[in-house]
Amino acid sequence: MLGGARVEAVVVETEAYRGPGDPASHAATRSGPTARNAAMFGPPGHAYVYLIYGMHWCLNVVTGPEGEASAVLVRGAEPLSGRDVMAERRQRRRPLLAGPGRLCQGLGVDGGLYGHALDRPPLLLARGWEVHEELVGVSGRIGVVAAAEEPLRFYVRGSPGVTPGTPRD
DNA sequence: ACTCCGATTGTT
DNA sequence: ACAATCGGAGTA
Repeated sequence: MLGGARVEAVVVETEAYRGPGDPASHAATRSGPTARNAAMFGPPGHAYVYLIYGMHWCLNVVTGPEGEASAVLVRGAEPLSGRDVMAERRQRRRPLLAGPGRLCQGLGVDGGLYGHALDRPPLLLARGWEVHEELVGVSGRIGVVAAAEEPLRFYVRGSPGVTPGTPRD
């Protein structure tokens, strides 16, 4: 019942992960595809979901052509509808969708969506709207050790949907 | 078989 | 500042 509730949100923070050449990517390996990162090597538009720290799910969108293993981590969003459902899933904690783990919890995303095609229910990804360039913040990726300085994180400046602690600049 | 630790979050 | 919590990846 709660799992079938329809909720909507607008993505306001992402991080790019490139193929095997990116040392911070889960696809950066000497032995090729594994059971965990297999979805990254698949066709674009599908979900790559993984469990971090044994407790939080993270949602990625596979972006590159098949075999390239590039993906985008969805790090934050602003609720558009169904805030009550999100709040229930989040056990009344805030923020609701700011941060990759919180976003998955609020949207009900888990390992069951591994490899899911994002052009159909139960999880749909659609084009949003233009964001003026001056409102787009760029920074290094959060929580990664390798290539931490690479400007591969993008977010909407001042949005409540971005990871807490992000500078307003 | 065994060890280490992470694309995080919440509490002290 | 620190604990929670566990499967994947690397080593043997």
